[in-house]
Amino acid sequence: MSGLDQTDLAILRILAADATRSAAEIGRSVGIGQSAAWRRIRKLRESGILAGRRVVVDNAALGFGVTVFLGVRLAAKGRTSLDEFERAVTAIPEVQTVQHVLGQFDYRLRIIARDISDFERILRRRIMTLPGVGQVEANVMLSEERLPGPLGALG
Amino acid sequence: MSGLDQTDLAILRILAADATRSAAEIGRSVGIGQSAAWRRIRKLRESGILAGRRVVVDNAALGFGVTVFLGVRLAAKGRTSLDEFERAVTAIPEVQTVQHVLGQFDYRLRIIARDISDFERILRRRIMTLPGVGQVEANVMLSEERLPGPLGALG
DNA sequence: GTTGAAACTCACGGTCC
DNA sequence: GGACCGTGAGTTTCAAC
Repeated sequence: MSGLDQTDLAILRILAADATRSAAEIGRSVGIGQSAAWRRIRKLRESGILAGRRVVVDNAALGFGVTVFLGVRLAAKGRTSLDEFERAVTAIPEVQTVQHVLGQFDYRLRIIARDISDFERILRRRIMTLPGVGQVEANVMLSEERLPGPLGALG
Repeated sequence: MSGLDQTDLAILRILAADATRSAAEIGRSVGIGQSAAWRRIRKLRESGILAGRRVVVDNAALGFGVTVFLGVRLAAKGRTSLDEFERAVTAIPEVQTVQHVLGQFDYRLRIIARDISDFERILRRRIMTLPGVGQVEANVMLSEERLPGPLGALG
């Protein structure tokens, strides 16, 4: 029970699609005034539902054209080995995301490389030398599509 | 060969962490004026490196506390079966990201659910009934950490 | 809950060094 | 490249309904 009405959901959908829209414009789209729209946006921010704004950086435009997803299974699991692995993996600059997961693997990593041979270097020198690394599985990304997600499932 | 200097990289790092910072504020942080900082930001936008602004929506605050990563292998692969699968999977509201990948799986999905039993419903009713689905592997996310990525690897 | 209007800040452009 | 200075637009707050 988040206490959100249809207007709040409509505002969230608009902002999720394009964060540059102004409060006045959003208000017009959902049928309320600029001030009312702004207050709702502030409330969404204060409630933690809107958890910040980020720019989208095009890694390919920066010369990093290869994205690889890596499933990592640790050889030995323990409290210390998880901490140790996380500390070491977050220090690798090519690692963009670290996800601690449950299932066949213990961690999922999103890795950015300039090209495939650059990725091989990262895998051999950086990843395979991490403390406690066991089985590793790689998937090279061809394309990615983001969808509205839960905002589409609500209302 | 992007023609970026240290100041551009510093601006990118600041914006990647928090897109609400103003040009004047950023300029102060990197040692240039408001107008110069703004001109650099516009250039980064025009060159495609800054590819948009997004709000971060906290799914847990919306009542969707479970995130699952799903590797999907298609039973039969062909141009039509890829198109057909993508069309069907993007229509599922709980699917937040669709990644076409190369490797053990053909697709990686990021799925948002209210809880584990909600995820089971999505898996049985929505995912397993998709056209051409073969092997499926799930990983439940415990925690996620985003890192600077390539911005940390440059300069 | 709403509107309307202040005051302030910012984005954006022009101009000159 | 850089700083400096306008202008119009957007944000944020406040008073009133």
